[in-house]
Parts: sequence; C-alpha cells; structure tokens
Amino acid sequence: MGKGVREVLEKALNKMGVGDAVIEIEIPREEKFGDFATPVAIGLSRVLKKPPRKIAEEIVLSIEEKDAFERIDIAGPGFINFTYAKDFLSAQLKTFLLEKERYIRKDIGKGKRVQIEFVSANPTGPLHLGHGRGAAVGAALSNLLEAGGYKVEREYYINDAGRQVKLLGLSVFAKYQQLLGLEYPFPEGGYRGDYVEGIARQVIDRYGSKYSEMSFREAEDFFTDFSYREMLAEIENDLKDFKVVFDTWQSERELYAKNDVEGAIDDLRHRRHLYEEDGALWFKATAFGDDKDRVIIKSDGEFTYFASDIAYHRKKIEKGFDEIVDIWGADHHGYIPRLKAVIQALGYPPEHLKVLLVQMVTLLRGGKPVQMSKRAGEFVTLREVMDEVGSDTTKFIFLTRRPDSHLEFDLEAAKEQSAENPVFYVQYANARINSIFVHARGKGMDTAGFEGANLSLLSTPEELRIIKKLLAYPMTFEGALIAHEPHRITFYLQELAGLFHPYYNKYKVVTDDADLSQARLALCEAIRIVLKDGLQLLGLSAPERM
RNA sequence: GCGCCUGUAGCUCAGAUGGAUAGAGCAUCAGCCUCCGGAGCUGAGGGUCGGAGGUUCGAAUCCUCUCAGGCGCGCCA
Repeated sequence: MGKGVREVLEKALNKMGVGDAVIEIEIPREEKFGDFATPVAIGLSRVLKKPPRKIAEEIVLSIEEKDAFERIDIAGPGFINFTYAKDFLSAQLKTFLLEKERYIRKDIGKGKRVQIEFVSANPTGPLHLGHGRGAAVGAALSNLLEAGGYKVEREYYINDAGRQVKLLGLSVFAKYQQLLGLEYPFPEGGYRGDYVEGIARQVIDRYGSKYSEMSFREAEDFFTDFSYREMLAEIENDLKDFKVVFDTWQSERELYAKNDVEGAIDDLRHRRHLYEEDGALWFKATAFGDDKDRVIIKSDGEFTYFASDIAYHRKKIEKGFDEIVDIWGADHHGYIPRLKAVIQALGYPPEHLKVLLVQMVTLLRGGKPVQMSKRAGEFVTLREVMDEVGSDTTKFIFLTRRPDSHLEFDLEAAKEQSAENPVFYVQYANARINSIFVHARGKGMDTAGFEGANLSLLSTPEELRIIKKLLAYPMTFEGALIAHEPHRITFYLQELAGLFHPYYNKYKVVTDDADLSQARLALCEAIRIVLKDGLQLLGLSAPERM
C-alpha cells in the first residue's frame, strides 16, 4: 500500500523534473488525515524556493494514477492527503484473501539462519517473573523471525557448572541432614526457598538416609547433580506450561567436557588477545572498547564464568548463524562490552551478536511492591503468577510493553482485569467471528471460499477502515520483525479488534441480502486470519469459543 | 564518580526513519440487550509529553545541560 503511494509520488516528481532533488521521499503515516498524508511538498519548498502549497498543487497535477484514489487534496502547510478509492481497497482485500500466505509473509530472512538464546536461568531455583518476560519476548521474537523466513534456533544455556549449582547442592544437603534430625549448618548465602526442602525430601523418599553419614565432600556430586537436574526439570515444565519451547539446550559443563573452553582460550592466545599478569590469564578486552581487561583464568587456576562464556559464544559463531541474538535481563547490561569484544577478537563485527535487554519486572500486589529476596527465598515465581492470572494474560502483559521499559506487574490488577482484559478483547473478536460463521452456516451460507464474493459491496466507513487496517498488517509485521519488537503486533491486534467490535455492534453480517452477507463474511474471514496469525506469533491461543 | 534503561492522562502503557489537533486500556461519569455471544457497544471529562536551553518551516522524537527512579561497574556467576 505505502509502496503504491511512493511509486505514484516518485513518478509525479520525475515528471516535474525534480525527482533527483528528493533523495528520500517521506512516506506518510496511514490513517491520520484520510489515508496517507505526506509533507513532501514542504521538504521540496526549500530546494525549489517556492511556497509549499504551490509545489503541492504542481505535484497533484502531475499525478497520473488518480484511479486508485478517491481524493487527493492539499491541507495545512502543504501536506498532500491521499484517500484510497473503495474499489481499489476491495480489490486489494480480494488479493489478500486469495493469496493470504504470500500477502502476510515477507521473505526478509529467506535463506538466513539466526539463533536466539533466551531465559537461560540458572537451575538453582524456579523461574521468576523476569524470566517469564524474557521467555515471552524471546518466544514471540523467534516466531516473528521464523514467519519472516529465517531459520530459527531457540536455545537455552544451562549454567550447570560452577559455584552456584554447587551451592544449591550444599543447601539441599544441609536441608537433608536437618530433615533427618541431624545438626548441620546451613551454608552462608545458601538457597533458602521452599523448593530446597522439596528437593531434600525427594532425596529422602528415594534414597532414605543413605547420605546422612557422609560429609558434603563425599556426597557433593550426587547432591549437586540431583538438585540442579530437579530444578531444570521444573523449569522445563514451567516453560512447557507457559507454552515456550526450545530447540536446543546447551550445557556449560559440556563445554568443559568437550574441551571447548580450552580450545577457545587457545584460539584467543593464537590471535594474541591474551596475556598473563599477577598469576592470572587476562583477555585484552580494552583493545575492543571495553573499560577494563577481563580475567579468564584466576590465579588459583580456576576458570571464570567469562571463560566458558567465551567458549559458548565461539561455538555459536562456529555454527555459522547469520545473526546471533542473546536476550538478557537488563541487570547484565554491563556484560555486553566484554562479550562484543570477544566477538571482535574472533574476527567478527560486533553487530554479529545482538543483545536484547529485557528490563526488570517490579511485582506489585494491590499497588504495593512485593519484596523479593532470593536469599531469603521470598519471591514470586512465574508458576504462581501463571496459576493466579493465567498464562495468556501473563504473556500478554509482557508483550504489551517495550522490552526496554521497566515493567510494573500488578497481580491484583492483572486478576481484576482477567474478566475485562485486553487479551480477551482480542481473543473474543476471534471467537465472535467464529460464532458468526456457525450462525451463517446454519442459514446455509458458504463460509469457506470467498472467490465469488463481491467485495465492492463493502462500502461503509467502518468497513473501509477495517480493510485499510488489514492491509497494513504486512507493514506492521515487517516493522516488528526488523526492529525485533513483538509488542507492535500486540498493539496492532488490539486496534484491529477495536475496529471489529463496534462494527459488529452496528451492522449485521448475516442478513437476507445474500451478496452483502457473503461480502461481510469475507471481511470477517480476513479479520479472523489476521487475528489468528498475530495471536499465534505472540504465542497466544486463539480459542474459537470462550 | 562512570555507564546503561526509564520519565507521556488519576493508574498501566503505546507513540519506527522528526510532520498537521499526542493515542489506547483501566478507573470515573452518563447511556445501549424484540436483532449473528454484553468478555461487547455509544458518549463525556481528563495532558505545561519530568525541567531548561538549542537545531528545524515543524520536536514527545535529534543535541547539550539538569532533576527523579531503576540497574550495573569483582581474579562472583
């Protein structure tokens, strides 16, 4: 649609002999005043040294394809408004219905492969709301890219090596001893959530007091492995119920086991990006714009977390993706420069890795912040919120905000809303259309193919607005995809539903007029297709009955 | 102290590459079921876009300064 206006304008400007003067023609926003408004004449007035209004008049005179427009008029300081002709719109709608797949999808990413890593929560506790936000955004973005033609790999990175999982093991071990009535000090900074006790109880259920006589050193491997695997299973289960899927699960331990970490360090050493100082091995991150150099092997000989992360990202690169996307909680933003430094040290441009930050979630209950302390084990889990307000609603709330804005998640409000919730508003539109179809079929009407429908019968202002909105869907989709901003889809869907409900209330779709009914059913079908497509992109259900 | 994110209606949030009179939901108030699902619809009120300068024909959007909130600045992960 927009392209149509652009072409028309370019042609007219060339005819005037000023096409070259306009490097970038400003293409208007849809539906602000009429259909499209462009200030191109204002921009030109400086070049041509003539008043904008006069230029606008000349442009309008030079336009040849006037058929596609109902009106072309000049307003304000020199804006040209284009109003599409209704026959043009209905013809476009017809094309959309007949070739919907081709119309909706853009092959932006055709032949390209992208990996998106998200959630990647440590398996030391249940997923909390922040993880849920990352999950919702990551899943929606994956869907968008996939729909745009990319081959997408969704990956979860499991931090199963290092101190944190060991600490979880020790916490469970301590709880285990205590549950058996034995004295055992709880580790400093250990995990105190109820889930720790839950895991300890499972150990007792399965293995009894088998480990009660052992020291932690002896039982460490068992407790660490058992505990984090339990946690991981719970995380997987939470994600499954949140309807977020992953293609690959990359274990940090495996990177060590397969000598990927050493390999990566050797690689960097050969590239002369490492040096030794104070008994430690350093990566020269400052050579690539980071604030300071970073330790890879500590003076006690242990690897840092950064070491395995280098290996991990080197591995991503070696898999040959055209783009690597990491979705992180915003509290890790300070980590970006060093990782981008790694990418460059390995010979790739920093843009090869795209880090998307998802801002913090503040949890409120009845307008008051809920205190969250991981140490004390006081935090609200994704599971609890899903159970309390529903997974579609939870996702929708995450996807109705820009990822980089701080989010206040009010449990009470979310629950109160669940009767009158924006997500239902959208889903209800879909369900309503479905029930119109049921009704129509009951009257012997055809609700499958609309090849024969006479869409030029759609002529009310409401219908034309809906058609324009529908035809804008590919543009919205493309914008959301390129900007990596799924929330644009969310808002679009609310707007579309917001056009449909009033229309439904004002006009009857199924009437005695068979031709008009058929045309309106076709319009509903188009709405249904877009709603369903959008909801699916966001990872939300599109129930036919609610 | 340095860096990143945010500041738009009472509340929660949209406002892509600068465009005309800044939008939605919730909440508030007043209305709509003989008719395809009232989880719906119609209407009303509500704004110095944190503040101050600047660039521009034109700024919520770009630049500088400033105020406020959040988050980072380990041989932790």
